[in-house]
Amino acid sequence: MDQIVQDAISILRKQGLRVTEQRKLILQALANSQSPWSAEETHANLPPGSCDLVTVYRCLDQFDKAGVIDLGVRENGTKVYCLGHGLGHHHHLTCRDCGRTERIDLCMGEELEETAKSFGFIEISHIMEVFGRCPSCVN
Amino acid sequence: MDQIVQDAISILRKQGLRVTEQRKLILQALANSQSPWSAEETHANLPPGSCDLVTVYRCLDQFDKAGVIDLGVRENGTKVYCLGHGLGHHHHLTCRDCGRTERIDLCMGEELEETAKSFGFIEISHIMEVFGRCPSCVN
DNA sequence: ATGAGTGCAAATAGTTTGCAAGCTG
DNA sequence: CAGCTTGCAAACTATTTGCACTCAT
Repeated sequence: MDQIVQDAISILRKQGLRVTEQRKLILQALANSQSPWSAEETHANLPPGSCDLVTVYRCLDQFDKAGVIDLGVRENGTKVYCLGHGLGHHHHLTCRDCGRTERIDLCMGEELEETAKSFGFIEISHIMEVFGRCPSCVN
Repeated sequence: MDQIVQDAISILRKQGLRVTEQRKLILQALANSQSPWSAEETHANLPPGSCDLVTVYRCLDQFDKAGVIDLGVRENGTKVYCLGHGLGHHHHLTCRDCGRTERIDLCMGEELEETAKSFGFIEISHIMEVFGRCPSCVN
């Protein structure tokens, strides 16, 4: 099991959430992924029959609330999640055609937080996704 | 009819798209809005019986592709659209609880474009949405 | 007049909810 | 052993598609 999965698990425990076989599998699947995955994609990458799709939805939602995974959205509105790759907060560049993704380290989180606070808002979060057509799909 | 709607209409014409009564109404509704609207919300703000919801979906999609409106996404994945308020590209800060929105002028579009191009990607677009809880909802 | 655009009905995709049974702490 | 968690079925929401008819150009 990856270190990052271990870390995620202890955070869950600290928050009083229970650690089940399914949750470990889901976290490990995300840890193996090269790109953010939707609930369906995560489910497809779990050992067959090991966990119901509904459970994946519920767990991803809780993991997000617990702060152990990051939430993103595709251009079509599908929610996607990723375990920080052990590299903290970041964003992705996704190919519209083939779905290939690249990490992007640009982020204006701090400026956003400041601006939002100047409006009196609290509990700030943000979603940023970049889309384009990758070299292999340009043909 | 607002100037910004007139402008949008001529862009549509230039692209060979047809200008129908429904399209004018949809554009005017968005021009009146203070915040980005989903297809359902846009439809709800049209004169009763003037346009089918399906048509709203189709038009918003085309307007986005034609570049006359901007696409955003809510935290739950719902797509929202806005007519630039005559002020060009910008983003929004949305209250999770009451839906209130504020304009945010921060944007790193150019840096994103550059980074994406360095990966060989073209036709870059991005979605950025900021969420929080507004002062009135903090109680 | 011709093909883009529309309305209506029906299909989809993604996600959420209810409830009884199972497992973790 | 209490109650968080899961699985299964069913409901839901947002969005898309098929098709015949209408209207802008």
